[in-house]
Amino acid sequence: MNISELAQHLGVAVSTVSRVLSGNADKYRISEKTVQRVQKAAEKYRVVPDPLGAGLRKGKLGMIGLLVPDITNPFFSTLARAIELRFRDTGIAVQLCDSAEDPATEIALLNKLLSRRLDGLIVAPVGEVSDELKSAVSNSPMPLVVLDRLLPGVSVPSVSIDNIKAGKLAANHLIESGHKHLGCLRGNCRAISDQERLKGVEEAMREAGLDPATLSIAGTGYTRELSLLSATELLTLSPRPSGIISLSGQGILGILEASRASGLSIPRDFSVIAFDEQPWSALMQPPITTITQPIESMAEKAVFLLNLEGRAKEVTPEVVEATLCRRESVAAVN
Amino acid sequence: MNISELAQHLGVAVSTVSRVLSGNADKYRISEKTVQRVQKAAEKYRVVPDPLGAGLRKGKLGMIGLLVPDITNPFFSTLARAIELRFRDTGIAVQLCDSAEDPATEIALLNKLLSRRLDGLIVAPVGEVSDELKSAVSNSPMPLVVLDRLLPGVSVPSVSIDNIKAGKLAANHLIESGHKHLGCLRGNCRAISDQERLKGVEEAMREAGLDPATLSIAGTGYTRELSLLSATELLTLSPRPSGIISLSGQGILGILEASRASGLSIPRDFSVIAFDEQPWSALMQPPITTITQPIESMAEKAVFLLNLEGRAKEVTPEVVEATLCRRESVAAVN
DNA sequence: TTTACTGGCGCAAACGTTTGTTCTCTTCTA
DNA sequence: TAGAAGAGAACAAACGTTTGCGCCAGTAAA
Repeated sequence: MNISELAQHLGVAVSTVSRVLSGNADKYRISEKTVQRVQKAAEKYRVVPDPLGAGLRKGKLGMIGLLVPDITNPFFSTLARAIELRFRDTGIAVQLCDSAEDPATEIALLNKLLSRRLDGLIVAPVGEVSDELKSAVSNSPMPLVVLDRLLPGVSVPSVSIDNIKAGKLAANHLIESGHKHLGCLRGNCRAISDQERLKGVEEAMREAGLDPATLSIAGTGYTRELSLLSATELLTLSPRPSGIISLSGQGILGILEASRASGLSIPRDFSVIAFDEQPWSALMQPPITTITQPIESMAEKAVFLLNLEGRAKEVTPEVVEATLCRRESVAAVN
Repeated sequence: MNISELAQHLGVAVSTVSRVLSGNADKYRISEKTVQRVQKAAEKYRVVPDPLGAGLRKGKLGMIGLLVPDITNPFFSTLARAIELRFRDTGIAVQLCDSAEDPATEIALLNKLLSRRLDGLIVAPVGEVSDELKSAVSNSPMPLVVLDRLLPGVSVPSVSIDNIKAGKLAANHLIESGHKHLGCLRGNCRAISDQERLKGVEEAMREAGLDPATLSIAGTGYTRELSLLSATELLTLSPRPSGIISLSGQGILGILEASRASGLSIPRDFSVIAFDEQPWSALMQPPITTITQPIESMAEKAVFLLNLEGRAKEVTPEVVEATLCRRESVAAVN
């Protein structure tokens, strides 16, 4: 039953029912008695205004879009949950899309989302910037905020950590522990975040008087197979880097697998730091030292920037703080 | 620009543009020339029929709902991705909701989803059945399929593993390895799946001549803290169970943490099997033996049952096969 | 008793499609 | 040459809301 049928049943106008059910009763001076009558009936027959009709009329659907590169990655699933939670009370639904770390899929999904009548869009890009992506993002007809892996050269509200700083944080921890020969396992080398983390590592080395040219770098791609391959590459180098940084959250799994396959032991044979805290980080043998991103606060800021109340748009990138979580996967060397 | 503006711009009727853009050109005998002209212009001005208007008219929105208990759980995030992927080509979007393992939230979200004009709904329930949940599910105005944790007594298409059989599978592996004193860490003890897995374990014990009364059981709830607590409880029993089964995917993390805290070593001090394969299962020290659910095939069957083409509804529960993945967390005892 | 005001509610347009029906041309046949 | 047939496209109703405006009755002020 829809509200016009309900109105007919009650012998009142559709508009009256609409006003009552959307909470605008007093704004339009509907008598308390009528309000009660309508509410009772609406409850009884379980009638709720159809979001489609309302959406069409209001030009909004009460729904935002969330595009992530990989919902399977704990970082993004935690983020997704945090974001959805924040919208729950406001009655706004979240439509999730997963671009599977593929730029082409990303563009296609983004365009589809942009053509839907959403209230806003939160995009965590794959990280590879194309002109098409840039123009799609910057010409968005709806509020849009970019999360995590930023799009350089696009003026749009965003929130992420300072990846250079985070890279330095990781490198410095290794350097302070006495490591001189560092290695990096990259995730997606076309992503700015990855590049910046790497840059941070190199800067830290320079500042510590180490030659960035001695940094061993491997890896491209997030799949299990690729990271295993690249990690093996890194571990079979001679001399083997004594301190390794996984620039992505999944990379560490490849490193662990490769380490095991090579019969190496952490942190005896090498130390390791991984980006992104995972549920199992502390439970590995040894517990893994991580660079932790403040997911809750990222979600909060993203939602704030999305700015559904219509306040002025912030285009200053919002930066949140990454922290080092020290565990036993990093050992001091002489 | 919407299609009526485009129509005006081209000097044709809206209906003509609509028919061209929705691929019904020949069905309504639109001349090839007009088709070309409309398509060209639509492409040029990037005009796509508004899903809201279309949805309102057609009574469908081209979107299904997916309700999961915890998107942070790898099992569900993998499932979500698999499902979304299968709908991608058909142009159907997936709206994700996370009930956070909370029955009340689940009801609220379910009702909200049911009142939206969706093409279908896939529900992976928290597992606690209430009359309200039952009636909401069975009175669904749209195609609906239940996934994973079933709702007994509700006649609705469903897909899951045979949890009793899976429980037996786990228990038998331990029993065959010589374990006589078993323990179970439950997830949500009100969920049928949990109860059935437990029943399977007990049956296996009985069949092997073991007294089910000797089975040690602990645990309720999926949070980190709760599973740590319950796992500790299990491990400090005396005598300590020599073979432990985590009935839920997250439980194993609690067991590992408790084991570490108690200075115990797996599988020297006790053996362990966990439900649900996780990305890190094979990378733990020792690699964890798991009961693996065929996620891809569950997604496939769920989508098939959702049956958007309007074929007859299957109400026979679809059962898929769980498998044992043997690793080193189970050792043979004398 | 008239005028002015206001509380309470209904009317109808608009949002952007889709689709059954109707209208207008051509062109072909008798 | 008249009529029919059919191709091509326009018309208009419907989908279910929201919302500006206007109507009516009752009350208070003059």
